[in-house]
Amino acid sequence: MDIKQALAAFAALSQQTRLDVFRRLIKAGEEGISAGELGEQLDVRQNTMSANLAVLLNAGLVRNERYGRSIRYFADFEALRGLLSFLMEDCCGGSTEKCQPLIEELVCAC
Amino acid sequence: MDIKQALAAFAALSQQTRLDVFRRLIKAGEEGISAGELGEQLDVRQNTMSANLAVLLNAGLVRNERYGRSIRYFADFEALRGLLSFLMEDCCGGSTEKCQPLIEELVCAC
DNA sequence: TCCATATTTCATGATTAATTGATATATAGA
DNA sequence: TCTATATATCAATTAATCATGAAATATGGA
Repeated sequence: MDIKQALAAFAALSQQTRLDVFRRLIKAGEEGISAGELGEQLDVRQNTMSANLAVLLNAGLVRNERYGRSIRYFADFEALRGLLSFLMEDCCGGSTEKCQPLIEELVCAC
Repeated sequence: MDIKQALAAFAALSQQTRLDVFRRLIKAGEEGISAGELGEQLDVRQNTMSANLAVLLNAGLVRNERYGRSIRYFADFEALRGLLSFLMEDCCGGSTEKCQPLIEELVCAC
């Protein structure tokens, strides 16, 4: 994770629809949610949703997979872990002995 | 932490200077860093830095305290913890038994 | 092959954010 | 009280982002 990626990730999460989408995908876990379902659930038009999903994809926060005619989206927990590590790097003067292992475990240990 | 606050926080972190500032403040811990020092360290003009610090303040990610003529800024670890909890809420279908305690411990256990 | 469904891509207008120069406020010390 | 230092505020310009209508692409089934 470099600063460019981190900035893209934070920018992606700084918009209502995209933050809603990402939180739903985190909740959905392995199952994921299709683009269409996300649009319905959040009452967002099809092309607007598509554009927002593209931003999340581009930021590396989600991945997708085609199933027939629909495309399912999934939160990328690995990326989220990387983002947190980047943010907390050298936390409190570099005494990462405590923080870093916690970050590694987090997101998503469930 | 509600969605408005979360959006403000992510927006604040989606700009290079502000992300740099926040990471430095996390590293600095209790000691904090003054506005002027931050401007020098990151080679950012005084009023630009001031505006960016105002954005971080407004997002609740940092707090400040006046010491004589200078004003020191500090990362608000509590706010960061709240942001992560918000993001990971209902992680993986609501099985937060594992995640939530980790989030609580994290940021900054050092 | 033709049609319907699911999704993405493109161009555009509208809103919002970022930086800057100039100025104002606040504190410390002579 | 005067001056220097540290920081914030204001107004204006430039730049980036967002939602939208229209059109394109991809898949599945009749």
